[in-house]
Amino acid sequence: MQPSRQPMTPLQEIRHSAAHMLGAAVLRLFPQAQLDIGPPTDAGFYYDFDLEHAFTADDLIKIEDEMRKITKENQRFERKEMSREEAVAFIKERGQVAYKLGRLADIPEGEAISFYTNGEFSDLCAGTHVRYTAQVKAFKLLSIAGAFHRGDEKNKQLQRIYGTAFATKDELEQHLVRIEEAKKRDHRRLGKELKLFHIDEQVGQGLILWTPNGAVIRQELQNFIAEQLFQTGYKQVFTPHIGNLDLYRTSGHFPYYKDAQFPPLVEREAMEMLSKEGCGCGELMNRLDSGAVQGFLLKPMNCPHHIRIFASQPHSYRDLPVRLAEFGTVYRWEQSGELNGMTRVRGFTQDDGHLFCTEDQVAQEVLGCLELVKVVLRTLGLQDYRVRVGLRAPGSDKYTGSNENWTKAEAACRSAAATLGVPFSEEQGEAAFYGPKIDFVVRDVIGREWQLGTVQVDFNLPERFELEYIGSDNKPHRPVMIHRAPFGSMERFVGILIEHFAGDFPTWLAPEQVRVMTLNDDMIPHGQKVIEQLKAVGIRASLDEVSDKLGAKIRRAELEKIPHMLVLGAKEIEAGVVSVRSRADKGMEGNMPLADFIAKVHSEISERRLRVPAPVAPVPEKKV
RNA sequence: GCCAGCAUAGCUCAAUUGGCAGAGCAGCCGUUUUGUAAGCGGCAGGUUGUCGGUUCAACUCCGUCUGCUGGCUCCA
Repeated sequence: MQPSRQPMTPLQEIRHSAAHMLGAAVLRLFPQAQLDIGPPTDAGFYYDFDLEHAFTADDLIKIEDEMRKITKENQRFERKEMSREEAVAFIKERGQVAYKLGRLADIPEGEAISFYTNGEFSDLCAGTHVRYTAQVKAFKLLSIAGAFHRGDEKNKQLQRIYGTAFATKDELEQHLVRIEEAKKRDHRRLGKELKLFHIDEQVGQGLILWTPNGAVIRQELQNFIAEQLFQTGYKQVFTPHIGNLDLYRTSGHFPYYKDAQFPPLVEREAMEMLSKEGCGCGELMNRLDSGAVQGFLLKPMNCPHHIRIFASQPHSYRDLPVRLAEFGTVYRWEQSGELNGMTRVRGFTQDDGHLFCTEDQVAQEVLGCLELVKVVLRTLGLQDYRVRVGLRAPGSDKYTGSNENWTKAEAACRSAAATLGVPFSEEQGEAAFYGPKIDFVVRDVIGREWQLGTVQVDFNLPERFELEYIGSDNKPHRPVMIHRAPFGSMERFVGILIEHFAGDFPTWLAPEQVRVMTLNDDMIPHGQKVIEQLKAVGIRASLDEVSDKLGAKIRRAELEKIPHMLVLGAKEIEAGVVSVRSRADKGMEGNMPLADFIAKVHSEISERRLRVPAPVAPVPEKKV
């Protein structure tokens, strides 16, 4: 039987075969290991094992050596089909009952049951594989990780060994170089080197401190969005960081979103009363749940606040759509192991917006939102993305609202996505608790995917909050809400941007845009005048006043990835020009009057021009 | 939260089998006045993440907590 899935590509066959060879090597060294599964992945392969002994880095080397032997042994991969009964007997005979019997039971009746054998190793497997183990020669084991059986945290945690494999050693080598390059672009590393942000143990896990350089980038991005909002009819609002628990009972965040939130803040008087009663924590939680005790919540989303702004005034159909926007900071309780630099944090600011419109306006408004996301991604050169329509998971109880509303909202998302001109996939279980979403999933340099921009259609919150507008028939009607955030969150977006640009930001985003340096200290006053002129037109510039050689000043500016450098020496001052050295834009270089340089940089900034991101080059080694 | 690993000066890293904790860069002081990626010299910088244990002796061995890394689970 060919599996009903996609047939494997030659590369997948190599990786899948490497996984089997990994399984075989582990069994040779650790015969008591219980095998789970070993599939190929986008970037390599893995195999999951259940074993008392915890694998070490040394084990990885030994296992890899054993795999090389298997390559040399040039074993043939042979497929054998058998009946379910035979398969059960075969698995028992091989002593692999812990997981393989369960995996066997997953194969539906009527579908072929097959084993693949190479050398002494046999594995329940639909296939397919390469013919001989000698074809798998360019591989490397990379890491050991824990992984829950069947991906369910209630199950036992197995040990997963990750590896990668390619058709040729060259390709493998290139892949390993790419991994190294990716590490150099890591936003956590660059964030430290370029002083963009700081995470402080004393402040708390997952809480970003935007240092001055990073703050400039964020501010520029926010200015950019604010311009777009002004053009597209949004009104800016501000709301506080907390809200009454009742607000979230109405919205459904409490309890639907409870696990993702910081625990409630309980009023002081209520706390005192409860402690007098000797009420324990469990009882406190019960009373919070029931509403018997009042409190506040650190807001996990901005929508309830915006809804109350909308509800604070009567609306005519003539007012719609009402578009409210805010850079709203929200707080979510992420498990400690999920935190990661700026891309996964516990407090973050969404470039949030909520549209209140009539049902007839939904399609057009969603389109406008999608257009905004596209403008944002295009302006920043983030072109490697896919679109995902997130739907309900069937049979789940983590959603609020009627079936009818969900069906309408899902249809709206689907048809809007279809007009995008970009391929999109529909994925069940990816919806928000109040409605389906259209997500823009951007792929970063290492191939990891990040959900950034999002647009969500919501019939449910207007109902829960009993929102209305007066229609042309002079009767109350229920508006529809659209939630949208083109960046998603400022933290995650900037984190991705740091890696995308390798810290080498386009001039409009660069914390420092121009570094001025003089040949010797006598010329510093002249340099200061140049700085004044640059600042007068809003260009972020500084003067390197250290008594160093020019080479040292240039090196400093290069390491700080400053887009443009101006060198001032006797010749330049004499001729009334500046000597320009630019990181990416060679067209800018040469000697020119300061006014010309200013005009050029000014247009580069105001057009938000992208520069070709420079490849991450190693810093030249110091000559000894 | 779970599995595994890691934690030495502001940063990047050293320190033989347990035996006085060291270097480069950054910083400060001095010197140098410099032409497109590092001029030279000096000084200072540490209860080796935390708390506890083993030992004559702990950066080193054991345990604890905190944080980080790679994954799993979960998500903007």
